[in-house]
Amino acid sequence: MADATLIYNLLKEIFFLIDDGDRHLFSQYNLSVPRFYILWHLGNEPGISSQRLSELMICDKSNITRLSKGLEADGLVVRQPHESDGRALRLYLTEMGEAVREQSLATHLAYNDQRFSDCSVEGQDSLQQQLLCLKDSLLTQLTDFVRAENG
Amino acid sequence: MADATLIYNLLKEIFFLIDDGDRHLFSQYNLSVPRFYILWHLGNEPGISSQRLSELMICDKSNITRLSKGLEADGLVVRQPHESDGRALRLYLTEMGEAVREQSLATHLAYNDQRFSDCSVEGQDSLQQQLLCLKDSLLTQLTDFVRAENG
DNA sequence: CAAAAATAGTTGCGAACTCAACAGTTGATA
DNA sequence: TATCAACTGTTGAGTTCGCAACTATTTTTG
Repeated sequence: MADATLIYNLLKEIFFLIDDGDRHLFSQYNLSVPRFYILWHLGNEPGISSQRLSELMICDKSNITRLSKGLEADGLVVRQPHESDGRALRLYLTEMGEAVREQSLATHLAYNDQRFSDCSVEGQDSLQQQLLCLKDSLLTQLTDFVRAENG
Repeated sequence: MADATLIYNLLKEIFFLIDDGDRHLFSQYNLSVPRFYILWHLGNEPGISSQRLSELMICDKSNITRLSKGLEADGLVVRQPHESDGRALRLYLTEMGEAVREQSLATHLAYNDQRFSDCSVEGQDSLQQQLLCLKDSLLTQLTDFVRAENG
């Protein structure tokens, strides 16, 4: 391994820079970054549960409760009880939610293309593959850790 | 460019996974992730100012005010007035702060080596280089943007 | 079927974070 | 030198977040 700490620091700094850019970008739609993320996932999987959404967003479920309530209060999301499971919710976008998602997503797509274009000349595919490997590895370690804790 | 959105999502997910691991790791030292980060930077640049620290941590300076005050209250950091500049502070680690930094840093180093080892076989150097390119690019875009806003 | 365990979501609490507005110090300029 | 601009740090307000404890529903199992 080249230098784990260097790669660690690069990944963190890159995230903070990306997040900073996202925050400013989404502010024109009156969206925070996590609120955008929820709209994005709800468009991909309409009727998704809070539980599943918290896994996709790698955050605590209580966070989803509050974010989705806020989005519902703003008329972008509806929270319906699950047909057969009395514990669960189903989250959907409203018409307004879909409209906001579509606009902000288009802007974000263009922004990403522009933002990542400088280093695109070569080896972009290898970057992608290595990041994918890294993510899977971290995910496996996480689930192993949880398994080890619970049994 | 391969797929900007895919790379974007991978970077975000990887960060959340890394951050989640860090949080659990540092909890054994009664440290949060940002508090560890401050100890780390203070060890690298003793006497650093709040302003500079906020740039390194890519966050608002008000955040540094509160974090460093908390660390001072816990006896890990001292905040001294700058000798010649009446506006600025100089931040230093206390002896206890240095001890905590040393221990947590050693644990974190080992953790990083283990955590990133799965994908290390090949192309680790290219990953490093591409991340470096990406970080520099994002940093340049940020400063260009700030410059564009202010003049 | 009844008791126990797992699951989905909520709430209270405290930490971390941004943004805007502010005070005090320093530096530039006219 | 006097004024104005830039810079450093602080505070108030509001959002996001994890964790722990809780309720209410399944699901398991004895």
